[in-house]
Amino acid sequence: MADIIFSPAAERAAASADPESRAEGEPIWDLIELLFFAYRDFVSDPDHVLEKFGFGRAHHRVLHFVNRNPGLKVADLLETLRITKQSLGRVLKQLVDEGYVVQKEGPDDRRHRLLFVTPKGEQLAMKLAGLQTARITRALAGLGPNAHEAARAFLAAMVDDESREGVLRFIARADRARRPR
Amino acid sequence: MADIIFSPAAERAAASADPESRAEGEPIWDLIELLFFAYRDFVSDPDHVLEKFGFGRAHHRVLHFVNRNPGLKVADLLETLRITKQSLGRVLKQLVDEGYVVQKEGPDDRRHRLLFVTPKGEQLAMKLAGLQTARITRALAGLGPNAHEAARAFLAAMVDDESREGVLRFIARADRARRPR
DNA sequence: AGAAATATGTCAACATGGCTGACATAATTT
DNA sequence: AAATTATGTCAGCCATGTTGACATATTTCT
Repeated sequence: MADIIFSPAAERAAASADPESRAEGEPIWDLIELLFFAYRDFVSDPDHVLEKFGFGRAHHRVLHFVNRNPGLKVADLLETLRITKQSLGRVLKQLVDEGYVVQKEGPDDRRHRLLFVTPKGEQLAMKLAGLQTARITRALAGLGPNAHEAARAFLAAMVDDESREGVLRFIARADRARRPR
Repeated sequence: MADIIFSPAAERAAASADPESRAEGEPIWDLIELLFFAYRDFVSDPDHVLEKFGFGRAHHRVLHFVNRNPGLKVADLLETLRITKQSLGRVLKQLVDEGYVVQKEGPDDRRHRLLFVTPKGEQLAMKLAGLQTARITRALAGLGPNAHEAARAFLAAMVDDESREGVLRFIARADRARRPR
């Protein structure tokens, strides 16, 4: 890094664009901060829509995972979201009362309450997913052909080792569950 | 993707790994969900440490950006975090009272309160950044040689168009600010 | 010089969404 | 019959976001 730099663009690039330039033990500032900024904007699109419905992020997460995995058990949802049943109960009750989610008795074990979105619930869930998809599509459009795979590989690798397997299984299982609608 | 698949791993991959298999208008479920799970785990490492100090995520964010950009003005920090001055005030006051951050009068404009981390503050900020860096390093280690650049490009593209320029400038500027220590 | 604008801080009140602890009910398993 | 499991609910606490109003010091504008 003893190069003499002339253009502002080159200076900017040199400051952070080359990961090899990072000193041993120096934090990876660019990805740490980009994760913060990217996530901040990623969740902001749904937030604006949810506000009009009187819902918050917590409702979005519940609606999303129920939509993606129809028949999900309450216990599984709790584990996925890593929140307590009291926290879930608060938002789930609202979603049920307002007709976005229904609960059915489990066919094998009648203690289970299987969760399903109503048509109204699916509509909202898909609208929110559409907003996030639009952002992702815009992002990928400006990148190379392998950008989707690269992003998926990076994000999957960022998940806890103990959770990764389950997360990937969840995604794959949900794809199968939703496909034949 | 008409291949006949035998192994469970390949089957799993086929369920969601090929973006070309996504129907037109179908949400990009994998990245939507991986962003959720990756971010959830990404912030959990610092959370555990912060708890011992009686701090939360809000303190972390403030400490992080002050550490990264010594002499930051309060107004700039507010814009970066996109929170109100009242929300910032609450956590900033604690960080100042407990000796992690100091405020100095601006040399040119004495209304400004320039923010700096103390040695104690820097130590904590670097510890937290180290945890996040360890996770990122582990993630990148299992991927190809361009994984860092690919991740950066994707995350930067996910940021709002209006914010992206500023975010990248912030990262580059902060790198310069911290380099000659 | 005086007025207006700016940067920051602070008080009070409220909303969201986490948490713990305690307890209730119904169904299943032992 | 007893123990365990799945779920729900009440009450209260905490962290962190919000709005609105107002105070102070400083700078800028006229």
